[in-house]
Amino acid sequence: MIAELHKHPTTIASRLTEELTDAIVTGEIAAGEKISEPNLANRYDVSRGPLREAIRRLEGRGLVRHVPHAGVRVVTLELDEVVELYAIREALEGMAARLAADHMSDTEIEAVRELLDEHEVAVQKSEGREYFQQEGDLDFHYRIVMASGNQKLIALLCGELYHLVRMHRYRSSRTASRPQRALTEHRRILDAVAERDGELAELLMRRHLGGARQSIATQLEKPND
Amino acid sequence: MIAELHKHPTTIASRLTEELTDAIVTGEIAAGEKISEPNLANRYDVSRGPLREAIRRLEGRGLVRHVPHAGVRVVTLELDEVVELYAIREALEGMAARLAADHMSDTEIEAVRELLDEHEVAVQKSEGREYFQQEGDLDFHYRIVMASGNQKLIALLCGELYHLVRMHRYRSSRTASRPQRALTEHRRILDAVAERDGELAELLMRRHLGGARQSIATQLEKPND
DNA sequence: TGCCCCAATATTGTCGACAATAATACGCGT
DNA sequence: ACGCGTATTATTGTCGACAATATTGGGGCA
Repeated sequence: MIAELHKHPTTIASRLTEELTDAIVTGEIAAGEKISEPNLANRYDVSRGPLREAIRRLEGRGLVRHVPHAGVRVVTLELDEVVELYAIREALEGMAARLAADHMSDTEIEAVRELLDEHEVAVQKSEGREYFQQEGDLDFHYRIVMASGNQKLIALLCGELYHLVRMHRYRSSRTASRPQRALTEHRRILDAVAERDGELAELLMRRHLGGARQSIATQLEKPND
Repeated sequence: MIAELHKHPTTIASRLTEELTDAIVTGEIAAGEKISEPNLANRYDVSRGPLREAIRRLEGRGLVRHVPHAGVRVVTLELDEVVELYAIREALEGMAARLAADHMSDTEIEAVRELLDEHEVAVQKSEGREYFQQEGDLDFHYRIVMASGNQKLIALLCGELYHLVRMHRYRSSRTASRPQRALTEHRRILDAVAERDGELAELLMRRHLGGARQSIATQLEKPND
């Protein structure tokens, strides 16, 4: 009764895609690790056929790298790559924030405002230690992107890049992330959206992500051991 | 002796991925068409195994849409989706132009300048009818993106989104595309890059793509028959 | 002793057949 | 004659076995 409460009779390959995605994102399958098909096959108790198809999809999500006749390796996601990723987020989510200011409904804005309130109590509960990064629907950035109305943009940010972002979050959960400040910035962005000021929303979002990017870039300088 | 001059012994699935990508982009496999596995299997004279893997990759490139137990269909790429796509290009390639201004070497700049000269003669040869859209390395936008230095950005624009852009080009080869003007704008952008003025390069690139987007959006209003 | 070549092994790539699900067509009842 | 349920058919999903390629270990030669 763990899974399969969904009505649609899903396929093994689809299920595997999600399971493997999660396993990689959470580090259950270590970064840089070589994926052995026979190994994973009986680890997840499936045949190699569906497994290979799932891997091809992971390839499309940028979570693994494939070289013919040599196998696939989980991506490393070095810090400089994360910096690149955040630079892209800056451009794309900035755009999303601008669009959201036009498309987001009042009720949705209110819903996100309540979401941020919940985040507030979570932060205070953990005594400002970390902005407990919720995922998917519970993530502020996720909601903003979803409200942009641009389907291609949504697919890009929520489909592919998001997994890499999650992957980085899991690894550096304690470092950086000044939670109280991030929360404040989220509120400012939402305010701009509520005022239908797309330009400001974009500016604030870019600054928000730009700060995070620089914070990561700083870590990149100094060795962390 | 047609192919396989490359040293790396490529796999059937990889070859199929490229062949199918091209077939879809050029319209050889019509948009919206349902893909039958047995059909394609003996059409390309391969087994269903590699074919399915190739399809999964096409799925990742956003060229086909898959629903479990119902098969895959080639994407339709309606005009409003193209508009969305160009909005994304605006953000991403604008960023690429800005980065290229910092990273592009002088020799590479000169090479692109010569490329634009070749484009010029091609345009004049066709009497300004169309900017004969070259692909890959011969495409101006491609070169700018490649010079950005951001690997993730390159993968995104040259790997996935580019195929959709090509797909749209093939379908509307005659419409829009004021070639002389586009060429001039390309030159201006390159000039800004040569002067290491990233801000201006970004601005010009965004304006360049924004114009194209609005041109497409205009077509979207009026029925084209 | 060190290097290179070759054989043994393991892994990836490919294939054909079987099972499960969805679409289709036929026949029955009203 | 029309609608619905059922049987048929075709397509997708899955599996296990075989072939091809890369890796690893050992042995021979300089």
